[in-house]
Amino acid sequence: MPVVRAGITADGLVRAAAELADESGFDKVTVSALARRFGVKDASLYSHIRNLRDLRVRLALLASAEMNDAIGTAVAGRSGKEALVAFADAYRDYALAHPGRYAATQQRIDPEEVADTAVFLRAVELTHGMLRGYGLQEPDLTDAGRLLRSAFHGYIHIELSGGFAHSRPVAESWARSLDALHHVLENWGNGS
Amino acid sequence: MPVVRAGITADGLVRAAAELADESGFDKVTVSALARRFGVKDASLYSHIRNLRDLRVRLALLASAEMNDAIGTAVAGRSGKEALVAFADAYRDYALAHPGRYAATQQRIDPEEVADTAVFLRAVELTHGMLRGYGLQEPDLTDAGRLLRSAFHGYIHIELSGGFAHSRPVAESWARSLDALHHVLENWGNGS
DNA sequence: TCCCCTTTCCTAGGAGTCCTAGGAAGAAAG
DNA sequence: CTTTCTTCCTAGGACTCCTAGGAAAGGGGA
Repeated sequence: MPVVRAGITADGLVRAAAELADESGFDKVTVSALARRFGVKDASLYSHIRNLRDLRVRLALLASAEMNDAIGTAVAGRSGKEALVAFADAYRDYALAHPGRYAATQQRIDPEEVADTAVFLRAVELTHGMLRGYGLQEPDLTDAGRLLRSAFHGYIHIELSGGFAHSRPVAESWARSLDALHHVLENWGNGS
Repeated sequence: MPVVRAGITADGLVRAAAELADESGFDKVTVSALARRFGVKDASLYSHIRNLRDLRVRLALLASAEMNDAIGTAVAGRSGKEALVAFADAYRDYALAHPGRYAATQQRIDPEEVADTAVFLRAVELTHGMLRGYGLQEPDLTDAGRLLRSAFHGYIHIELSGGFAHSRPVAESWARSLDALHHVLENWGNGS
């Protein structure tokens, strides 16, 4: 029978893993499932990736880069509340459109493994760029950044896991929360 | 040889699973690992639990109940900012002390499976009780509640996964974030 | 053109996981 | 003591990750 190479590359595997993650969930990203998708035995993939962990880290980096791009585009040319809302909406829209990829970005990864990757630095840069418009100084910058990251991530994480059971539309609470966060950033220094 | 019953009960399994989760991580809570811990074959556990999913749901309910108790005790007799801080600190302290149990509480569970359990209702009650002091009406109550849950959960989730790399002490950012959230709650109605 | 060498994919197999089926022995009830 | 219920067992299937070692495709050089 016609034995043909499947033409697998590491990048191709990661892209396929990303699709698989969004379709079936991040925890369904498995070596066997990926091999099935390429019509190949699972042992064959180990020429391209070191192991499952390696694959998932690559997936996280891919997703983070995509997310950075989406956020970077959204905030370009905006400042103040416009930038905050653009940032937040780009963040949420990406996560809702790509739940599996988003889950990949928040898996526990050895900090040293990504601490000084371009992707990580750009994420920090984007956040600080957006906050700069509010005139915050350290350590307020770090504190406010942490609160924002927490609120964004927590909101999406709960939303994706079906935790917002109330009938109130999730998007409206989101918009209202962004108003509140904007207010917080404007008054970060003043009074309690 | 002396064949002795291991004296396993469903509750005992769940408690052991909780310890295992806090020691080794929620994803290490496995039927085999639990069986090993009891010196028993894994097939033997299926007399007490339906399957792994069942075990994890029970673990989530245990952890949620414990957390509710901790929060309930903390907010008792307090109101306003005192209640907010007591609630938040109890939440965070529990999660940091019991990371595996906490992870169990935020796994994806079929909403119908817990929607009207006493545990779930009490959690809602505690949150709304704490917010009532700020004089919020629906839908602000829901919106503010969602923002708070998001911020708390997001903060702890990122902290537990080592996501706060900056040298600024995490506890100080937390305290500062609570100040900000209190401010947000006090001014929820007024202006943007 | 022919041969070799690198890469890609294979088979084989070990170890670990979840879970079911059916059996034996302890514990409790009659 | 006998019967019944419960607990734990062995056996085994299906799926997972991963390693070792082999075969064949495709490209480079003589």
